Amino acid sequence: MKSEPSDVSIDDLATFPNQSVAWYGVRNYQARNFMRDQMKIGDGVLFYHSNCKAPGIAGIARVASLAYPDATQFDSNNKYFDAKATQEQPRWFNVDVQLVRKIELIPLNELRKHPELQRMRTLQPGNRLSITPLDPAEWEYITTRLVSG
DNA sequence: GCCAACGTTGGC
DNA sequence: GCCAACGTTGGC
Repeated sequence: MKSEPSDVSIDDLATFPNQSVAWYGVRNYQARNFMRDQMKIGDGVLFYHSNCKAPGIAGIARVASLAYPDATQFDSNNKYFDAKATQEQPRWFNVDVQLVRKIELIPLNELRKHPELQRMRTLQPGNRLSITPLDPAEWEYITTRLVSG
């Protein structure tokens, strides 16, 4: 799951109550569907820093809630406000994501060096989805072989 | 800041 | 349903 560190960084997450954050602001249907239809409490999450000087995996997290309506879609003062969403028929959903532990950053260019990870959705050329599913083998490889610190 | 790639919008 | 125009993403 990608987050811009200027918005919510791994260090920000560590300071939040329960070290947990509502993953608000997703406005892409595919990414929304992953949260709404596939995520279960306890699922592992790689917390990825995007659109920044040092893009890469910054920490391990977990899904801490099932998907529920994203509150920002109803708030006309919020940049994620969606006039077409109603309380009765919300358009956008988010899960809560809770920090497990910060890790030494695994840079994007490091991830690209591993043939085992070649098929990762988020590493595909042109991929812009902020949330992508991870193969269990990829999760295993990253968390056991690449994580240090 | 640039720009390629992608998603969404809306006229027709 | 097509597709051009536009907006966004995100690495570099």
